[in-house]
Amino acid sequence: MSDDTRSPIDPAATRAALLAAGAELFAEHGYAATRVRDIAARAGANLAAISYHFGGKQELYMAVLEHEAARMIAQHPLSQPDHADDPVAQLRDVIGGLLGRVLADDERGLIQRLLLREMFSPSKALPLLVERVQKPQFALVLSAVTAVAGPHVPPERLRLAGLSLVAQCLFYLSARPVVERIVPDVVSAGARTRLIEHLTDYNLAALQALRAAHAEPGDA
Amino acid sequence: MSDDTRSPIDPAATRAALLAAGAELFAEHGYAATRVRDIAARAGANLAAISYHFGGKQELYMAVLEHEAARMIAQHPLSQPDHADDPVAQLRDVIGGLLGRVLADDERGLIQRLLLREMFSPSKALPLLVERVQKPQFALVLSAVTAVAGPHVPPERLRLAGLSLVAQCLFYLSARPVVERIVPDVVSAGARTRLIEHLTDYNLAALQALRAAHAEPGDA
DNA sequence: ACTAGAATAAAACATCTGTTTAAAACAGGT
DNA sequence: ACCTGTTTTAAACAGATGTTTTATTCTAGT
Repeated sequence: MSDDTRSPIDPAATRAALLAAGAELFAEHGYAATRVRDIAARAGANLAAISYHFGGKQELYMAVLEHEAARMIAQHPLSQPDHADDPVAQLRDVIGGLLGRVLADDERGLIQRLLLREMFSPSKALPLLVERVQKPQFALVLSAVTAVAGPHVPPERLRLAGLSLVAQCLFYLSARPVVERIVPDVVSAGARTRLIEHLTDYNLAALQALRAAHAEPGDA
Repeated sequence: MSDDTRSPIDPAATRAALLAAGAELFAEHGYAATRVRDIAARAGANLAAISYHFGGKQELYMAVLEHEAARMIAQHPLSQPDHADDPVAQLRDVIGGLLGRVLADDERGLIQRLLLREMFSPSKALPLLVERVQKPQFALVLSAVTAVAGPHVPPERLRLAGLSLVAQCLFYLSARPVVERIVPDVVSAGARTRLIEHLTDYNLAALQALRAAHAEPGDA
């Protein structure tokens, strides 16, 4: 992984390698269980490079979070989809996108894993992450939910529905080892499609019921 | 917390105090970030007591997991509810029970927190916890889901629906700090009822739709 | 080519942390 | 009262870990 063969002296490259290695190890083991020696080793850098470039482990961790958040924003702009006319497709896209990010084994899942760890053991970086990553993500979810459930549902219910939707997607990130033990063959690559299908159907039905329950008298 | 004033020598009491203190600290900070000195201090015991009574930090951790799992099983038998005739009430009870355990600030939430940490950073204790805690819990959820959705829905769909339900309840455990930042006043004590209501309505609708989609030709 | 500053490498350092040791305090049996 | 095994205590230990230091290597400017 990362750059292992940086022949000439290139400060930017070591910095980047440290950020990448740190992201992977912090995401995998958490902050406390990650050793700076392992980060340096994986980055192909010297132990002192962490203190030199970032100041220390804590600062590297913060830099990793900021960097991963920024990269995710850059690579996945979370722009409003073009399905303004097809709420169902919009919902499916949101679910697929969320689940894709969450279940991705590559670097896309990194920020999600880091975020989940932050959720559970919040550091002072949590506010930043929420503001930069979670709020925009949730806004997108909320817009899809609103598109399906209709504008007559109270905002409070829409928010709760959005949380329910996010919960189901994120669940497979944190609970994957357990899910695999309880219900085999749900998160496997082959079952991915069925999972998205289920989540879409399940929440579509719930949202349509919500729409029906709050329909204006003169609605279709 | 725990026993702080154990005047005479009472091995069982120190053992219990260490288990209690360990449960709280492991649940709050995770295994790696918890120091045995802190556990001993909170338990009002000597540092060496951990090695003496359990063998070491790792063994104490395992003992904590086993103890908390056993206690939860003892205190919340998860017996089949008596609402065999009222599927909706059964669903509401399951949700309320799950959410109550998850959002409880007292010791009831301990095992859930420990479990969630295990989910995310599995140790060799995970299989035991899944077998003793998660599988029975999920069986109960599944029975409620089946009661509502009807027997004609394929088992695969029922399992996925059960996972969706569990996901929504557990979500508020791991994501609480974030949820509070994104959507204020959702997990507060006052909003607890509305949350249960939403989860019941939302999933009831989804499950009834599932039932309708798989209804036998001659069904009502 | 030389110098100055930046970056890297290896070692040393100080601290933290889980564990162990050895002695003391205690309880129960004789 | 004395002995024996158990439990508690304080201290010491050994290893790990984040950080710092010191020297070396590299790059760029002159």
